Amino acid sequence: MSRPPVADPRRTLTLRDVSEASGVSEMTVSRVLRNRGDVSDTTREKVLQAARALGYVPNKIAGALASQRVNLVGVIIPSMSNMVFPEVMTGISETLEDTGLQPVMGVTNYNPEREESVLYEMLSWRPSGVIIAGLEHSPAARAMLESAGIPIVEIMDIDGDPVDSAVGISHRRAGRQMAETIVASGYRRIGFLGTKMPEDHRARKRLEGFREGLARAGLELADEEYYGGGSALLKGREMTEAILRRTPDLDFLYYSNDMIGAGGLLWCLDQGIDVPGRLGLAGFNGVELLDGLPRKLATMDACRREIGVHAAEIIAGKRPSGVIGGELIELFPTLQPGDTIRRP
Amino acid sequence: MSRPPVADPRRTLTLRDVSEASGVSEMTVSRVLRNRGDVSDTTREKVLQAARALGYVPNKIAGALASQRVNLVGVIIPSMSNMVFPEVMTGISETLEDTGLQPVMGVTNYNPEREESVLYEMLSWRPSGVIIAGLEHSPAARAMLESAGIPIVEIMDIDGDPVDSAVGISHRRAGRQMAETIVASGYRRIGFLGTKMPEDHRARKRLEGFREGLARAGLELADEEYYGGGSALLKGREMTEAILRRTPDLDFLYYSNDMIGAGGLLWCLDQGIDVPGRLGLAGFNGVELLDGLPRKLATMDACRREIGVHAAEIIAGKRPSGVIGGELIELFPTLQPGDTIRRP
DNA sequence: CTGAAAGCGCTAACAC
DNA sequence: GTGTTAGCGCTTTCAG
Repeated sequence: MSRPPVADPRRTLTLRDVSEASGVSEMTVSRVLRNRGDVSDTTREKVLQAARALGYVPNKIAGALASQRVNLVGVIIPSMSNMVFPEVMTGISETLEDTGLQPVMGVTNYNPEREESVLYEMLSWRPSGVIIAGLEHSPAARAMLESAGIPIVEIMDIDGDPVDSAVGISHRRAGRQMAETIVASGYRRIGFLGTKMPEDHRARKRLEGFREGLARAGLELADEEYYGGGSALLKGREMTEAILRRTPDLDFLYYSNDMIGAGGLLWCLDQGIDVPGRLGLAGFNGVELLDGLPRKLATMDACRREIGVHAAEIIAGKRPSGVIGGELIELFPTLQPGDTIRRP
Repeated sequence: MSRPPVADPRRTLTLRDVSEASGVSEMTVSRVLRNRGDVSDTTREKVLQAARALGYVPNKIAGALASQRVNLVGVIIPSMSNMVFPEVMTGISETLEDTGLQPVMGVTNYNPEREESVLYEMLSWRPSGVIIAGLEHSPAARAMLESAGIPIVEIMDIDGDPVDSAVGISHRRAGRQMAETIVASGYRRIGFLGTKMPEDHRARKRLEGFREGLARAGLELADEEYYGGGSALLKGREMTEAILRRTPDLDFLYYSNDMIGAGGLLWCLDQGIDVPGRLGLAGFNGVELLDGLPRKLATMDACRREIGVHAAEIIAGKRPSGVIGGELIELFPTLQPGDTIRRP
């Protein structure tokens, strides 16, 4: 099919248009636009000028099909709204910046079916790699990851069996460590406050580790409280009130995340409760928000940025180790006791 | 070039593989996989079974090139970490859900050069539409948007000259309205606290509107304070302390966003300052976080989710109006006086 | 209902 | 340094 004699104004420009406008072959135009191979300065200028004048934007679809190369990295995360993933994304973006690779984000809302479809959609664009949160996936999703033939990095968590590479912390260990610290500080009647999210495996593992840590000291959780959606800060208040009403003699509250922990802290201060003397508090994540609170909530930093950086390095093949694939990087969160755990 | 006699295990599967495995022509396989046209149930089953067994994932690159159709919508936003865009994204995702379109996000960090390159990169994948925050773009970016030949929706702001469609609020009006409310409540010595971000045009317009509103009452800002990066909550505290130290007789503080406003509120309460009697406070955005604070900060809801919904409707062609392109949708934020503005 | 042929816009590989 | 040729894996179109 030959082109119509008069250009269709709605058609997007092609290499051929630039070729015709500059009087240079399509192939050479392509070379100039990709900075590939040797092209004389005269030709290069002619081409660039024509491309700019026309406002040509290359068609990556055609380019990718021809070259079998796609400069995209799929990033699949459960949520955007909890302050943890934005920082991971920052680490990824920064690291990918000078590699020519580009992150493309998909959000699953902690829904395995959605994860499956987001992954399918992404793989159908044949990205150069996939970074995906968590080690738990549906069998179909896992099969896709295994047979994708590209680097896969599972992030956030290392307690499990990675498909390929993994970068994260041990949430089980983090929970245990927090329990040990709390027990060592003399607290004995300990309550847990968390989310009703069966699919948040990292929160689950932290709680498991926490229970384990208590058990080693011959303790167990004295009470538990869970919540669904809504403002985490507000929920933290409400849950704290509820659990203390039910079990007034609790002397420590362990929150599954900093936002509800912050809500709890604000509530306790409102009530004039002596923190950390009468009641100790701790959260998880190390979010920046805590810096502005009247008192510093004890927490553990989840190494979010660092996780993003390492994951991107693996995909971009710039790991100093030189290892290709199958890397497992464990990071070690630091416990920040803040002002809400009494010194032993 | 003919294929090698033995399949390369690293090669990803093609339609032809499914065709051979099922004994059905590539064309019919393609029809089945896209639910297009009439295919007998027997054939359909054979094909689906073969595709599942092989773990075939269609190659959208080839599909897009052949069909000249890409089910992607580019979404370009300045930041992920300020609680405003996640909600816009939620509105977009929900609305696009049943349209077959998929959002692809790019982040500019309020940097016009970065916006330009993110946009270029996106357009090179020939998306079905672009949703982009703000009405201010570099000349090159604007030229790209104008000649892209696809629906463009500029969001968040309507004070300016849209390329195509726009959905948002008038930040100038919002600022003016807040000023009027404050003045009507009897405050006279008013300070402003904001960000050092010359590229945050919406914050700038709010401030302009705010000044305008004050001017109408014969007032002007008594003092101003600006900050760079860091924890917004903490900065809110520090700035509040700084501005009140410098100008102790201020009776109202207007913050450019809720996070620094929340920090300011917490600081004032720590100090035992009478809010809103001695000092009134207000922020902007209507973030959910405020619900958990000891007192409710006055704010204005920026209609974030709604903006996302309408923008996506425009791209997906499901506007009830039936209008195609060039739509301008103004939303009207509601002022929530909370507990930090005294009743007149 | 199914199949064959002809590209989509670009780049790898090779000639000149 | 530059041009030519032959696809990349799919879908459109048209013929059966």
